Amino acid sequence: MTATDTRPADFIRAIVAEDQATGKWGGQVVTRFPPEPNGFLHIGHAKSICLNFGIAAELGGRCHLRFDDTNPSKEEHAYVEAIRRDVAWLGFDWGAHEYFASDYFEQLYAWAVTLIQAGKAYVCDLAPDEIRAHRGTLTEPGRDSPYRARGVDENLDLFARMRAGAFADGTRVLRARIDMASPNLNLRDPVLYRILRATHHRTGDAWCVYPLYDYAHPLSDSIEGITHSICTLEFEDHRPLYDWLLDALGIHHPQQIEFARLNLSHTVMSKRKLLKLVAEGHVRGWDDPRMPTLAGMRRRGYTPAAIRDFCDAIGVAKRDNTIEMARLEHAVRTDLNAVAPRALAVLRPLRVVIENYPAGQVEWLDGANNPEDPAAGTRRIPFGRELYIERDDFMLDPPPKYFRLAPGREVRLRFGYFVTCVGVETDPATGEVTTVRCTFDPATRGGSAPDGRKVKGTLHWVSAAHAVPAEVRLYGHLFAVADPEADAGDFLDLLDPHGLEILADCRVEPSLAAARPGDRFQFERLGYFCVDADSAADRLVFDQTVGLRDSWAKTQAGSGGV
RNA sequence: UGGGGGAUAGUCUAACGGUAGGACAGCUGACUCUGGAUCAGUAGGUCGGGGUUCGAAUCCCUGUCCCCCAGCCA
Repeated sequence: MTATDTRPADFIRAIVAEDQATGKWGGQVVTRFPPEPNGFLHIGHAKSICLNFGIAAELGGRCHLRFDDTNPSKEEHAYVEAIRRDVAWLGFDWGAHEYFASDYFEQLYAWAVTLIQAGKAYVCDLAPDEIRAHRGTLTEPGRDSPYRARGVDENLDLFARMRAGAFADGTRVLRARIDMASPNLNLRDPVLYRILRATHHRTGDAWCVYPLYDYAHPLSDSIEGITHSICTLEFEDHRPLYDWLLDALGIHHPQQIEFARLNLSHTVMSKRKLLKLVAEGHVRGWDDPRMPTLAGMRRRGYTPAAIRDFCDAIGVAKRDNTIEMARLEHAVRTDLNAVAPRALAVLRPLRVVIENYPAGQVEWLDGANNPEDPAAGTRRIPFGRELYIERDDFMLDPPPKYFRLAPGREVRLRFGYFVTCVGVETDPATGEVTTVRCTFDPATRGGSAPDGRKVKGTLHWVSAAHAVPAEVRLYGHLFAVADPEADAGDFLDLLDPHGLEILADCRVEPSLAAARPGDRFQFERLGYFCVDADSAADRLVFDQTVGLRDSWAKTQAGSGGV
C-alpha cells in the first residue's frame, strides 16, 4: 500500500478526511442531497448523489435526502416520488432521513423574526423592478432602499401581516440588511421572503410567504446538523451569504464546498431545457431512453452499477468539464458484458435456405448464456432449413477484409454449422437479394470443423420457423452536436434526427419470448438491449442500451465506406 | 476588467518543491465459435512570459483565456 492508495480520491474527500482527523465535527459526517422537486433527476444529479452518499458511507456518516421545496409555483408531488424512486434505484438508502424544507417553514419564519429583532432584516415595499434598479450593476454599487431604515417594531408588524395575507403578491419582501455597496451582488440586501399565493404540494394554502433558497438552504442544513454542504460552483458567490445568515443567527454552521457540475457531450443537463423537450413532445417523456434522466437511462437499460462506476471514474474537481458520452457507454458495456445473458436476434432479416438440410427437421443446439460467466449455463436454440441472418452480414460483391457471407464464402453460424453460400435469389424489379441459398457441412455441428479448417466470420441467426417477431428501437445521441449548449440559436434545432430508429420487423430467438420489461440482454454481435415498458406478451419491444464496439464499422468509416 | 472561480494529452483526472501518472477515446498487434471480450504495445500534455531554486505543473511576478453573478428561481 503506497501513499497514493490512501490519499483521498478528490479535494472534497480530502477536506472531509482532514476534518475527521482534526475532530472538527466531533467525528461526524453528515451530508445531504437537496433536489428541488420540479423535474426528474438526471446524470448530473447522479454525480452529486454518488458524492454525497458516497462520502457519508465511506466515513460512517449519513446522507439526508432533502426536498428543497420553497417555490410552490414550480414544484409537484409527482416529482418527489420520481426522485425517491431514482435515488433508491441508483442504490442509495437515506433511511429515516428524508426531509422537506417545507417542514421547516415555521422555524424559518421564527428565525426571520429573530433577524428583524436584531436589526438584520427589514420589510421592503419596493416593487421587483425597483429592487432591481436599486441593486446597481456589476460595476456600480447599489442604493439603499428607502425602507431600509424602518424600525424593528414596524418591520415586525409588517412581516406578521405579510404572513397573515394582508398584502398582495409581490408588493413586499423581507430583506437581509447587509451591504448595498458590496461587490458581491448576493450581499446587496438579498430578498429572504416573498409573498406568493400558490398552493404548496405539502403545506397547501397554509402560507402565503415563502423563503428563498438563499435563506432556506443554510438554515435547513443547520437544522439537520449537516457538516459538509456540498453544492455546485455557481453557488460559490452565495457562500458569503450562507455564512452571514448562520453567523447572524448563531446556529450550527456547516461548511459549504463547491464542485464543478457534470456536463455530458451530446446532451443537455439544464432542467429547463429537459422540461421543454418533455412538455413540447420532442421526446416521449422524462423517461424517454434518449434523455439523460435516470428514468430514461433506466428504461434504456443502463444499470445503477454502471452509473455509479461512471461517477466514480470521472472524478470531482472545480474546473468546468464535459465528459464524452463514450465514457458513459464504456461504463455500461463493462458492467453489462459481465452480467447480461446473450441472445441471438436479427434486426434486419435476410432469408437463408440451407439446401441440403432436411425440410421439417429441427435441431436444438446449445448456446452459452454468457461466455464471460460459465456459471450462467446454456440454453437451447432451434436450427432448421430456413433461417434469418442480418442483411449486413451478406454482400454480393464484398470489399476486402469483409469476413461475412458472400457467394462462394463459408462462414459459421453461431453455435450451429458452417454454411457456404451457393446462390441468391433477387427481386427482379429492384435487384435486391431476397434469399441467400447455402449448403451446410453436417460435420461442423456446434460450430467447429473436425478437419480443423477455420472460417473468418461467425454470424448470428434465428430459425425462421421458431423466431419471435419483435420491435427494436435503436438510439443515437439526443443531440447531433457534442455541445448543444454552445450554440446561440435554438437548441431544438440541434436535436439529432437519427436519435431514434424503430425497426418493426426484427426476429429474436424463441427463448426471448419470456422476457419481461426491464430484462437486459446482449444481442450477440450487436449490442445490449433492454425490454421496454411498451413490451407486451404478443409484441416484444426492445430498447438498445448501447452498441458493442464495432471494429468493422470503424474500418468502414475510416475507408469512407464501401 | 466589480466580485467570485478555473486553466495538466482529443476528453476527464492525478502528481501537495524531487522521474508528469491513470482512465476514456485513437492507433498497432496477439488471441478468439460475438470483427464482442481479453491481452500487449504505441502516440499524445503542464495557457504565455519572466523570476526564486540544485530542481517548478506545484512558489513569486506578469500577461492571456474560460466559467459564474445584476430572479421576489434553485
